Amino acid sequence: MLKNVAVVLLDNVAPFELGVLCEVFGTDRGADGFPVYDFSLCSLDGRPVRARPGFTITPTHDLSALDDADLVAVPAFEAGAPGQPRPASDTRPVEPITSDPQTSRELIEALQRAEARGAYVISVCSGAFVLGDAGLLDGRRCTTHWRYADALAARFPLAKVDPNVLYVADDNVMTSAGTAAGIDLCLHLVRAEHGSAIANALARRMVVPPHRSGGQAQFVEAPVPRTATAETLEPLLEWLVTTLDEQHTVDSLAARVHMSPRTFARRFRAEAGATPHDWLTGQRLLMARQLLEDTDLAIEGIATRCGFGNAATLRHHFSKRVGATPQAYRTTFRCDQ
DNA sequence: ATCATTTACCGCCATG
DNA sequence: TTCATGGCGGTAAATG
Repeated sequence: MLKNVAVVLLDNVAPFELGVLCEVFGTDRGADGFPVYDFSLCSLDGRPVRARPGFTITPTHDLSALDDADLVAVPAFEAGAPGQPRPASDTRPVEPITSDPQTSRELIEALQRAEARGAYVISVCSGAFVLGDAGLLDGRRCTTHWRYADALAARFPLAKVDPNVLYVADDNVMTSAGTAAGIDLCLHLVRAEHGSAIANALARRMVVPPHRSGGQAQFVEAPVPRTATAETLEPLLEWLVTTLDEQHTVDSLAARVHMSPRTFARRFRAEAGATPHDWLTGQRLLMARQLLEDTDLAIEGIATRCGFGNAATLRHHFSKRVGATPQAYRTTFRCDQ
């Protein structure tokens, strides 16, 4: 059970990324039925650190708090002197800093202990470099902000860096892309720990989209109208989520929007960030999770309602993407009213 | 778990 | 020339 959350604070911490962690895990919404966490902000020695824009943050703990944590989160730390914005004319590659003396031996060992005992260890943006310094990315799939992806791969050759996803969950080690993708990762975690209902409610509270899957591209190219009759697939997507129980094929969808299947598939990927079938499966699984939590429908019935031909197909995709069987998921998250 | 069949995906390339 | 299009075929994945 996720209860104790510790955030690592180093100098030059990026406030937005830190803020995401504070918002999700450090805000007490217990009065509204949300989970409440023991939340600690941990600097190396317990003394204040300077945030990237130059202001000072007073931590609540030192590194020793990491040893009690179920979740250790590392926000981003950016290069440059605090309070010195990077001039637009500076086109040199961005260098995240996380190496000595910031990433101390004590921090590295604390992260390793956390990972070893099965605690979640997550990073936002360039926080991935700290995880890398601790050796936690070796042999693992991971990601970071697209600007740092090359640098991360170069610095940690054993890490399998995927530069084009929002976040990656590899066992208990999770990494996310730039800034806002940290929200998606946190919601993913909340969803895994507490279920869809709470994750969706939290997303609503934070006024962000309830679910962006980790595999979604960091870039979703905006459809720039080149002709006067510019089309967007948005209406199609809206219609699709209301007809998930029906059978949809690339051909039928292409016909619906008057495109060739090839062009449709290409446009879909560019706009939605996933292939048509992948996207559909993702939406169907979201619906399945909801039904598993909210109803007592048999798995077979849920499969039918969500557009999976049969229960076997639902189980197949559910296990693969959610990491649990539908039945186990229901047992964990079905509200006992 | 395994298999045969269908479907989806994507690189390639010709077309307008 | 550049660009979106869309047909083709090999391969991967989904389906039942």
